[in-house]
Amino acid sequence: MHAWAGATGMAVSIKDIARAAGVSHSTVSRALSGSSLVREETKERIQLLAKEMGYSPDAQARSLVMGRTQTIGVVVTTITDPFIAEIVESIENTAQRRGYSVILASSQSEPEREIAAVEILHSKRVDGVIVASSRVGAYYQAHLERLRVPVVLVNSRSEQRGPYTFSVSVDNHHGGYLATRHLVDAGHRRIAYVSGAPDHSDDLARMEGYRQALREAGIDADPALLVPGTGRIGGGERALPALLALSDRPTAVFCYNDMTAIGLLQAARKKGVSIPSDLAVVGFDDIPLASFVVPSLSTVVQPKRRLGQRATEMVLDLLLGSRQAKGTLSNVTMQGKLTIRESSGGSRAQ
Amino acid sequence: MHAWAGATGMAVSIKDIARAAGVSHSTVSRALSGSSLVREETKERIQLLAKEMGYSPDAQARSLVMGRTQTIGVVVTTITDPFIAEIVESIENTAQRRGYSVILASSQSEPEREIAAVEILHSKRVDGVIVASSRVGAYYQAHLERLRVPVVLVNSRSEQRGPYTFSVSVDNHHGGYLATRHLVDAGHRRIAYVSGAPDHSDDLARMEGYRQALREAGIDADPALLVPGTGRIGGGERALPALLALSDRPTAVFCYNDMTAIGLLQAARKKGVSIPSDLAVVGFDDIPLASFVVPSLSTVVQPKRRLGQRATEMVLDLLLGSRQAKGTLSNVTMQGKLTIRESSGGSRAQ
DNA sequence: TTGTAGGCGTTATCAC
DNA sequence: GTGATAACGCCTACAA
Repeated sequence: MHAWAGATGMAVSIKDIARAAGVSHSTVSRALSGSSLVREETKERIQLLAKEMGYSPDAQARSLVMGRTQTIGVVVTTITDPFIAEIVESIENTAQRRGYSVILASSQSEPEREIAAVEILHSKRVDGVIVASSRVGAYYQAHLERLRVPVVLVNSRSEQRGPYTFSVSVDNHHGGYLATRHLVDAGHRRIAYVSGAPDHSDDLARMEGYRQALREAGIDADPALLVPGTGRIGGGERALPALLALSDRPTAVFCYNDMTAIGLLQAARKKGVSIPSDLAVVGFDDIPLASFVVPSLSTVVQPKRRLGQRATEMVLDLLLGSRQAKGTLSNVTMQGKLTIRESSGGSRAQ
Repeated sequence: MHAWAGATGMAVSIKDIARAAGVSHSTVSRALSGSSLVREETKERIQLLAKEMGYSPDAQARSLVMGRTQTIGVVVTTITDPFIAEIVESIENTAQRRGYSVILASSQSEPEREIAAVEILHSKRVDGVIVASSRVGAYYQAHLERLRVPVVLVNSRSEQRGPYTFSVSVDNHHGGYLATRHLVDAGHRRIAYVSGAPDHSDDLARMEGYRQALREAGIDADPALLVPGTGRIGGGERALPALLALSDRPTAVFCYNDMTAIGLLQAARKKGVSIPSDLAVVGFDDIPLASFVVPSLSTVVQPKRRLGQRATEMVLDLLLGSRQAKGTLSNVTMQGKLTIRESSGGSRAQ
């Protein structure tokens, strides 16, 4: 059986050092924080002693008096989603760089766990919260606001934006436009859209971008070319037969996201539909899988790292009351860019 | 400009409730912790009041007196690795279930960041630490031990195991055996092994399993069939030509991990080498990519969720001084299992 | 059953 | 320059 020191247990404290150095604990505190109100000599002596004794300041105690924990909470549906993982990585990196730690909570999209997570983060007195969850319900949102700390949503849609909630997300409209425009430029006229989860604002925005690209090219939007998906692989798999069943088949398809596109690719392989010659495919997100799949997937790249970084900076700026962070910047949107790979390679207009 | 409450700032405290209820703060404390030393009536009154006032206990303050933070630190190289992501997800889940929070720190494998992370976790007074990093250097390890809290390594090799360090990992030897045995059973006699990073103990164990399977089948291990890799995709890409250059070509290959195997698959596609008919391929890990790649990859499945869960339970058991956790259980190893997909499909012995 | 007092490890405000 | 002393929010003897 080991004798763990215990979290706050037997660690050496400022008082221990004071005793060893023959000074008061306040002098030690000052010396360790580099205050100029301590004689240079004693300061050095104390600092050396602290190192020797293996002193590590107790962040709990410090937070208690300082009123800040130097910690931000990150709530995600699942860290298993490579898309979210990259955002979280980026959040953790920039937080770390600015001296903040990250408490991670995954909700699995279960409402009880969402609010439980918020409860915990509240108790831990995080200085701010970043939420990466596709949809943020009103109840969830209300709980977040009650924290009274800055909350930033990343690529999430809140059903009801409140005064304490900010967000950063990709420009879905622009992304949808880019993808479709690319297909138009390649000579396609019959371009389908496979949507994501129903009544999702991201989905609507991407579709709106798709529509605009068609409009600019003078192509009539045929409602028959809009087929429903789920945002997951199965949705793409089921979308293919739906497309093939159309009397006037499309020659290209833009999918709500990469998983949808990959599902479609798999179905195509089984049915013997050749990509891109029979059907050009473009996705959205640029998950790692996109470049490994065969044929590799053209897609709209989300600036995941920048999304995470920006969200973190936003929380910290809000925290420190920076001028920038006020009012107007409540919703930042970033541009994605198109990456052309094999699934839409080659031009139609030879 | 918003007026954030601040982490520990303006929150309602036990004293506020006491004042509102006309009792002392200790009574409130007792009532809220469900103590039986409070009259049922006042207890209920206080609990109601607390809810109304939006009270949330300050975990910092509580930790300070209790000596435990109900928090564990998780250090990873990168959360971007899907393998690690799944382990972390599992850690977070089981920790959450047992009332613990998770502080996440990613080190990017940079030594300074590794020790910086440990420093932070120490300051935050985490109750335990889980490390998921391929190799744990002696210096890093020394820092970990200094925490004097339970440390559990997941699928990591420590250069120098100390009294405060425990580990849970997959049975690499068994996995290597399973993979190779499968190829042997399919009729292969010339089976190559593409290794991972040099002098990595996991690698050696997997290769040892490979050797045993060959031995049992009465096949001489030809050193020419051992080709070096890197554990990453490039290593697999470079391994293929090396295999093809051999005078007596192998008909099957077992790769240190999936990324290596996938690199090999990609190279094969470019060279026109047909998988599995020209060369059967088996990987290790079962990363998500493995089932999406074409042809899909046969592999040894690591029980990622169980690894994470077990590691967490180990930390918590050690913390609570459970009998199980003592001495002998310092290194738990779990069995993986083989999943056969297309890359090794079909039998050679018809 | 309830209140009072002390302390957890810091920082901060006074005096000296 | 330095040392008492008082917070921060909570728990827990010890008293009443």
